[in-house]
Amino acid sequence: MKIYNTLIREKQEFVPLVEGEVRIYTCGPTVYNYFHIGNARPFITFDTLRRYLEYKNYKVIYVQNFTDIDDKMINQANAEGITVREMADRYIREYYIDADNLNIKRSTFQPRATDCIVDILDMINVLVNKGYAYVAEDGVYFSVEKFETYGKLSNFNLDELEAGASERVCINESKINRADFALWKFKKEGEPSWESPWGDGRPGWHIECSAMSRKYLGDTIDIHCGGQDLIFPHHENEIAQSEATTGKPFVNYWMHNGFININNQKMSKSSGNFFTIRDIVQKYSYEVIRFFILSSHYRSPINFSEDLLAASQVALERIRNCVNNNTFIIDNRKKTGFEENIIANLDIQELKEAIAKAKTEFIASMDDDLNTADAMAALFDLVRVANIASTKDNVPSSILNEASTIIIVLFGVLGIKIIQEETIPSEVIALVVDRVNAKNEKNFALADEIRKKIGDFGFTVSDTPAGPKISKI
RNA sequence: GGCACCAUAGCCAAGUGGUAAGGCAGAGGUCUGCAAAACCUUUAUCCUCCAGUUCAAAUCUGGAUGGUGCCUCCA
Repeated sequence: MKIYNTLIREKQEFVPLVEGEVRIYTCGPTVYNYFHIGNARPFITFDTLRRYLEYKNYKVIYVQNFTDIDDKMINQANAEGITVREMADRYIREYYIDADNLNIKRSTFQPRATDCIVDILDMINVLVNKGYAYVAEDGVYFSVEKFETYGKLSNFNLDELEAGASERVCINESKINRADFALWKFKKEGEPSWESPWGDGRPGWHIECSAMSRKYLGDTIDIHCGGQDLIFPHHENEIAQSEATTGKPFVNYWMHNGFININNQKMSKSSGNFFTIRDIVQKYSYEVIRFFILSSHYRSPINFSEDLLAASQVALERIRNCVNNNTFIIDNRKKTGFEENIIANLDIQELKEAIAKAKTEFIASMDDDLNTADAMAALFDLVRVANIASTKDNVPSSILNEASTIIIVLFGVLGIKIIQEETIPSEVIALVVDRVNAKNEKNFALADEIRKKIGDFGFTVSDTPAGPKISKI
């Protein structure tokens, strides 16, 4: 499999540290709100990476953290008159509701920053002892000048950063270099704090991820994921802290997803132009959201709009119709005792070839830097052939079933559920029987009236050569 | 100012040297009591523009134009 590695800015053959195992760390949410569609992109993208690696029989150790202490959280908790911990608990619960519904697998480990204070302090201690960190007025800082390769991920050098920063206000005069960042922030009035050798306080944002990654995955990991906006300073700083601490490479492959835009502008909590998952599912299902995200390459920007969501919904229905239709035909054949013509023929051959091709192309696309859009196209090709085959009596049920299975399994690798649980109420079944009778009596006005009633239950009935087919709206 | 990225049909989108996938929308048709679904046909002589390299470029090189992001919390 090839992965685009931000560190070298090109695609690279993926070779894990330990054969058959993959260690992945991905930066999780700061839990002070419901998460929005922009936050959902990395969760979904890298969950798909994980599922694909597992599909390829790798053992994946996946860590996604919760940032449960920072300025925004403190401010909001104070405003609401609750503790930071209470607010974090609440939005972690809410996170899981959305994440579970989006079919994002639970991480192998999902640590909270405030539960790893000991590990964070250990790391800071090493950095101070090694001379990479120093104590200033308001906290302990990492000295970027001490870390020679600072800037290797983002392609910034310290002089350029100085030039950029010159237009901005220099907030803290006690720092040696403007780019120095806080490892530990000393306590201010009204803030939660923990004891440390340098004074009570709380961890800086960057050190959390370094410490949690190291705690659960070791000094060097295979893949570190996140949004492109985290490249600098967050990931750059993680590299500096981790490599300064251990003297070993921190991450072999850096993967970064593109943004979701609104009217070609970045969507973000701070700009206020965001849609939460909770907002969107008022109108579109979780599967549609996931389908929408995966229908572009993960590194490309996506422009979000309701029209695109609507298009994704219809496209997903096309897949579901194919599978449901196959199921209907197969069940119907069993009921009616349909005798299958098992003589080999061209239609069977075509479908068999389409199944094999879909699988091969799906894997080839996913192997090419997780090209989910191309992988989905391969499955749409199979859907077309399967739809044709399903109209022919000379294609055995077993092969129709095989087509359905491969579609379900491979969409499952993308984390998209094709089969929807649905129980048809007995009232609906009775109405369908009534409608068949009405139709037999050529009483079409009554038949249409009954169809409307069925619609009131949230179901549709369509007439097929094999009889009425009921499906949920 | 520095560093990155992007530009493909009405819309979305794949394609990194061999002559434009796929989805949505549209048009016509088949099937149907009517629908729905499905199928068939159709929808970019061409990939923002201009040069260049090559037998061959949407794909490589240089330039232009337009757009976005990062350099500050941010997925």
